[in-house]
Amino acid sequence: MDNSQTLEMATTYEAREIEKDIYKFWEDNQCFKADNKSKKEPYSIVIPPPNVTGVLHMGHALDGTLQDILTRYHRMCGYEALWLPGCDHAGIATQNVVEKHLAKEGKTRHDLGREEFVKITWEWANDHKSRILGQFKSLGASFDLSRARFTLDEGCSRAVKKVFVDLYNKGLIYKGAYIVNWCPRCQSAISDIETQYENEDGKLWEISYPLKDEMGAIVIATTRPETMYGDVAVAVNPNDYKYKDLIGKTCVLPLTGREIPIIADEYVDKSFGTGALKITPAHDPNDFEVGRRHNLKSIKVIDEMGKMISCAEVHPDVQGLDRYEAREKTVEMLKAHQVLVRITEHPHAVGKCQRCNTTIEPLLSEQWFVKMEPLAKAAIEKVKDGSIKFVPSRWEKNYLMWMENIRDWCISRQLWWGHQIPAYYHNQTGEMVVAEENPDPKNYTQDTDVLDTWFSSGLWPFETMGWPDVNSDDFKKFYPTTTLVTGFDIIFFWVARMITMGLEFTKVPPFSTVYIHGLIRDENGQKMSKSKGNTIDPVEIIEKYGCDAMRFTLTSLCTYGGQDIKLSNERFEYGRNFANKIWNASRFVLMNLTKSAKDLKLDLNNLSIADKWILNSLNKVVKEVNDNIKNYRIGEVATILYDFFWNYYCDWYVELSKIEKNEAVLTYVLEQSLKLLHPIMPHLTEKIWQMMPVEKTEIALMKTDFPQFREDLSFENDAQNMEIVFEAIKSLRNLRADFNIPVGVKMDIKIEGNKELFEKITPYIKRLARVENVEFVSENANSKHCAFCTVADTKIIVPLEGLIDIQKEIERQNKKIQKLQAELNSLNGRLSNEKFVNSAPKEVVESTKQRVVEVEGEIKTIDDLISKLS
RNA sequence: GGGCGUUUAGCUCAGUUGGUAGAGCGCUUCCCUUACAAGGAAGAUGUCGGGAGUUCGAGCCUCUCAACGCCCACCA
Repeated sequence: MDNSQTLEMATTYEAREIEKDIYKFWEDNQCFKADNKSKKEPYSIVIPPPNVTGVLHMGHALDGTLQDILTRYHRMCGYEALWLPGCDHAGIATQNVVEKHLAKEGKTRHDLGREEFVKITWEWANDHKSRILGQFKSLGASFDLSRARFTLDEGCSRAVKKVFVDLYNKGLIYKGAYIVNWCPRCQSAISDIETQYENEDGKLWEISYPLKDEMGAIVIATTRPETMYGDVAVAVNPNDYKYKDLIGKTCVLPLTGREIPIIADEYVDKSFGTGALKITPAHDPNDFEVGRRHNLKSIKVIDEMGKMISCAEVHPDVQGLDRYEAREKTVEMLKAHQVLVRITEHPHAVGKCQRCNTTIEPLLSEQWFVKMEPLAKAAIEKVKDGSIKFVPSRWEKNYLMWMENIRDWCISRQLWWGHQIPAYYHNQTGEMVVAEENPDPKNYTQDTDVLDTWFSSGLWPFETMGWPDVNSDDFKKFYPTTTLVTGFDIIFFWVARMITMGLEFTKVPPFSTVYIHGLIRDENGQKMSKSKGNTIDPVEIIEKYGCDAMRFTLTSLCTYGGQDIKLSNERFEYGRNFANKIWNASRFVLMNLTKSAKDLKLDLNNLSIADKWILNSLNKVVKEVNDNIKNYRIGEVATILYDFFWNYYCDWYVELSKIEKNEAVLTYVLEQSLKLLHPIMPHLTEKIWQMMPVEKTEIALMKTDFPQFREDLSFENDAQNMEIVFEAIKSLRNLRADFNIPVGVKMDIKIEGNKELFEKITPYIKRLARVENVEFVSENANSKHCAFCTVADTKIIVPLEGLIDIQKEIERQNKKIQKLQAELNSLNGRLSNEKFVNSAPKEVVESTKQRVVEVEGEIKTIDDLISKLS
């Protein structure tokens, strides 16, 4: 890197200019490459693979930043750190995108045929793979691209086949006809968790089904009258006296005249609707169950397109109609036949397809399922026994509740894009073989369905490490992974499946910690989405504010509880301003250094109290930062570093260095700060470090050691004395502001009290509070026309002959006394309470007493001075 | 119907074993003091959602009420 520009640093931090070449520098020097032969302890993270056709959004930016912080931190702490990147083939999502594209040309996937469509989608995926990972690179992501994987690549496909076949052979995968959530638009089954329920203003239609061979009728209630053609019974509760006599009788379906029995089943709720329920096993999961219990057949009346089937059971006038048109038409006909008893408004939850928001049609269909209950056992156990820890822990409960009520997972999808199910059917006999390879391609045809995307994502932590080759170097070195970082929205979809599959196939948890962060929302707390137009584009933010600024802002907003983050553009000013501050402080230091790297060694025998104070503060910060990262309090880390760098280093130490500077300390603290900040703000810190004249044993800051607490840099006593300096300075500045004394006017002060200490610290006070002369005076010095402040046990007297308003100064001091008095009252209140003295910890009682003495002293000092003033 | 979360300064939010409250932005006053106006100095603002309880002491623990949000659940 070019060091010649040190003295030409711009006065404002131009993020784009500064950040642009750094990533390439790291890549060129293989800084992100993880070595599976290393002796170092491993630390590994697998990325939650973004959808291959997706675009980087703020959620990725947050998730990626956190993973990068953890990776960079552990790398600097001496671990062999691997952050493994990759993409998800995202079955439905990607297929939808490509089909939409085709639709623009007026084509459907069927026009192309499966083979051609898959080929096109592969091209599409390959084009986009580099785009999304490239966008992650613009975040500064220190992942190892040489290990980038794709859920549909050869290795993953091998893993998927093996897992499928194994589970099948163990009896944990089965095929059968069940009610599934069918998306008529995607033309596929989807799983229960891909179905999202939305409240809609529906209607409840009450329809009279006449009894056969006698007068009377039974009135049922339904929200979907079009399904009545598929009714095979009417069910009532066996304890419902209203219908007692009807059980076992037969009623007649209006419009079509088909006869169906009236049965009794506990499932029916007497109090809902009319208490009589029509049973349509082919189009309702509960009815399906009732049907099974009573050995009823199923009549499918709606097809996979969401249209009414042309069959004997469906009224000819609605055959071929869309399900909603059929609903209207059916209602119309029922009205005409005078069997529509009542229509009431009925808001209810309707299932929607997660991907396209189309209303789900529950449909009887032949699908593949994973039997989850046996698999869930270990997954529950390993979380309960702490082998897998959620941070924050409350998500554990959420996970366990879901796992303990797990239902079988429908894994087949009627799509073309994905892992084709490794089941083969004999062309003549139809005999089915489940195997990793087609036993005889001439005579066997592969199942046309593909697997749910989450099936392969569920194997992600080990399929990317070489599994099923358990002897591969990566698998041995980096599996199981250490931390998984993700949002709570995919705990069920992804985290739960990875744990389940990981335990089943590798016998160990795929990671030990699941770090769950909040979701990014807009400034009104709404989910960001392109359709709402409320998204904030990370790429634009990076352009405008800089990558490190964005990372810093996002990090600072990550609270320990993992609250959702409300974002607006302006919030990134926080990070930008901080980046600018770091830049300028560094600029100052670099401009003022006269010594060369060799001479910038810390000499602990040659330190002023200011040096000791900053080193002591830094040391404390180092400890806090390490502790907080280890405990996933990453937002806290940002706050601590911001506070230290700005309010300690810049506001005081750098200012003090203008009077008297210790270049070694100035440089040391800056370098350490850069290291501490590096995981959060990698570009800026790397750039500055490259320009610093410090001895470098590594090519990059990112490869150096992370700061650790040093016993020899603790200087608590000197640090406290320095705090007194700051207090004195603040008091004098305060006084200046209160009396409108211009900064240009130098003050003379008199000091009464601890002479030794104040002689030591006077030079600092003189400079930073713009004091000309300091005179030490004895007790009871004349203080007419003086303003004053008190610091510790010492009075600072400022003679302001003719300048001050005595009355105003008295008021000012009285205000201080009021504050002190309030505190004193509270302290005394506690101390006079016997119970407090007896039951509170000794230290607390002791420090309370001590504080009383201090406060009393201060009040007395001020009182004395007031009495002299008046 | 269950479960979870939130309610603290005008706004957005911190606040880890309970010891009378903090940040950023905004606001007021002053300052372009040669690192930084994306800056510096000083300042104002809070019965910590309501109520009750435990405790010497509660923003923090318990109970309860209220508002908002999220997740799960088969009410046709």
